[in-house]
Amino acid sequence: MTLTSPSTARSTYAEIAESAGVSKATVSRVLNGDDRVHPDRIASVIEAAEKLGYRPNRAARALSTGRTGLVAVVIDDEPTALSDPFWGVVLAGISRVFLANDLHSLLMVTPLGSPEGAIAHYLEGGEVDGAIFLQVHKDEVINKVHADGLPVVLIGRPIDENSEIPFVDTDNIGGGLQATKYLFDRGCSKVATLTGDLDASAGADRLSGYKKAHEDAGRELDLDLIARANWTFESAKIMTLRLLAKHPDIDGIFAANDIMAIGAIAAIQERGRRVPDDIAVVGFDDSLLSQTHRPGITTVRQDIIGLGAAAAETMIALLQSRTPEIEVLSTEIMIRETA
Amino acid sequence: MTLTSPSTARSTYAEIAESAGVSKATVSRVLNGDDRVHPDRIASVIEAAEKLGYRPNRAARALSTGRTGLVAVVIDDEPTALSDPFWGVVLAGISRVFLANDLHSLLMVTPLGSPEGAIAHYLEGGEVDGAIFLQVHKDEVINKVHADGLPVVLIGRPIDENSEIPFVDTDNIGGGLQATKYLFDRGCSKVATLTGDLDASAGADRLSGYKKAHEDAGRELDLDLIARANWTFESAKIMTLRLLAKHPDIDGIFAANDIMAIGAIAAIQERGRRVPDDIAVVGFDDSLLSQTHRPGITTVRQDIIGLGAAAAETMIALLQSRTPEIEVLSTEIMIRETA
DNA sequence: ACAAATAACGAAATCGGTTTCACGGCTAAT
DNA sequence: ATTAGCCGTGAAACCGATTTCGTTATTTGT
Repeated sequence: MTLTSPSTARSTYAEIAESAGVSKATVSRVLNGDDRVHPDRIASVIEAAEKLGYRPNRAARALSTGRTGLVAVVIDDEPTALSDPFWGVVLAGISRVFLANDLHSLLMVTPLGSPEGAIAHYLEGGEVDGAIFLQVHKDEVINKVHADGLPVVLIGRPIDENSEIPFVDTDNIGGGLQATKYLFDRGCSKVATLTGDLDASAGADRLSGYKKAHEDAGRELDLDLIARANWTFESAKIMTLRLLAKHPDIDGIFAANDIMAIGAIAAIQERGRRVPDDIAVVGFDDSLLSQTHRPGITTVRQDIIGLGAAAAETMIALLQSRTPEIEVLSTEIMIRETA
Repeated sequence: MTLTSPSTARSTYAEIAESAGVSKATVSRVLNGDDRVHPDRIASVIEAAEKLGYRPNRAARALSTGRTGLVAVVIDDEPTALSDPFWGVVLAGISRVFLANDLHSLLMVTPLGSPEGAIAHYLEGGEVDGAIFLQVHKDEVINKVHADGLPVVLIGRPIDENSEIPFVDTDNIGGGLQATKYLFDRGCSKVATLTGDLDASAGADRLSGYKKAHEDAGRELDLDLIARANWTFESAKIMTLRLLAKHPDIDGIFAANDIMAIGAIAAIQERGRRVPDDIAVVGFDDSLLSQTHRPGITTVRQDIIGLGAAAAETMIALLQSRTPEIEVLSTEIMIRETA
């Protein structure tokens, strides 16, 4: 199997050294910002480098330093995960920050189920300097990688409370609080919630926010108003129908994502009730759905680009041996028509 | 700035060579499948390599061969592009194929507007073996990279008809044909269409399919039924209201994507007409929206994972100096409730 | 004014593979 | 029985940047 390679001419340290009349060592010092070089030489080296249009050879540097400048971005390869527009935006956030820091993101879409397949490639392979994990349920893989000393950052709070792995996350508790409080402020007296998967921290946290809003407002929490759904339209619709049957006086619903909000609305309308007049509905995500749906869905917006950027920043901190701060990004409520 | 690196111990050719009692050169030959080595030695080298848990060092190989094993996947960094779930799935398709071929995708989300910024990084940098472009409008950048000899693959047919750059695409013409023909077969006598941006090949092609369906059916094409929208909910809704005002007898609409189908439905319902009883609507994309929307949207499904995979295969062909076949993937109609 | 410390810089080794080249041992051709 | 040719193999050069180590030149300290 013969492979072609691009034909672009590249210049090297050797050429710069010759052109500037110094040694390769000095070129390296100048180009890496080592200040123990005479100013005159610094100038001539930089001039020579620019004249020759020098571009560093990543492979050579990687071989020499042991660092590749690459960070793996790992997404669990399951059909549902990939079609979520969320990840694309996260990737953009990561990519922007990395590009500005001379790092690159190696995208790995891989089934995390099998510990061997995925891990072998980057950890034992040592092909990357670190790894950012998206869409996490399989802790084993991540813990193994982390234990092996590879810098790891998670997007989304890990379920395991005493995990030491740094992460970035949206303030889902704050978001749930915001949504529920908004419904209270709007005059709702009986607010139910449709939860997501409670094994995912996002699901659990949004519910915590809902609970906290009751606490803050001094309202009693009725566990019967907490309907466990699983992020999907169907589950939300079914649970809402059930809620309405048992509690006809519900006048507000906080759904833990926009799709479920739409499911809830479908159920409400099916029962001949009006949104928001009879029952107000708040979603979560500020997705395209929430914007295009009629009526427009009032929802909690999270800064997804910022989430990716924060993950990248955290990774950079790790690579520089700084202890990163755990970043939790705040949310914003987008008021549309359903509440 | 001090950087840490993973601590994992790695074995090298030198160690394998010593363990197997041969030279590094022979190790290289065996591990690269050069058959001019005595079978006995092949066996002992392989055994030694396995015993030592050998993993190749990508940087060293890249330095030596000039090939990095990395392919850039470039997405134009504009807010709308990123939130389209389409790209995430394409990326998955690419990633799967690459992973199986010992290649990696370097994700670059970057504004293609400025020719300098993005290009400098991979072409002049020579950091990648090739580039796959998504979401293309800026041909200049791509042409420059291509002209410089870097293998390039496009996802989506380039607007420039006589471009020589290999691409993969969904059969948008076929899809438009399929959708329109389905409406005809269903008994619609007056079918309008909402186009996307006609400067994008997907928009133009889906319209061509609509036209071709008329031709095939021997029906006269009424240009007045072609409403130029721009992929968005709002534009579709406005254009549909206009269509309905001028042509109250329209009984079918082919929207070039699902969001516009939803916009059309909103307009139709606002005018007190029913879907699909009065007017049938077909969308395009089989997006999550089309599945969760009520009524469920009949739509044209494209094989997005397959599109990514095809792009990856095409890139691999280029890297091996084979002339790739232009791949155009067929579509499938998903029948739901709106038609 | 002289030993000791410091600054500036180059030669050479190094990272881990790949590849060229030369050499000894055989086989085939003359 | 020579000569030419092919095999299998290892020594060494090479890819391009980094880094150690040592040398010379210049300060600093007393």
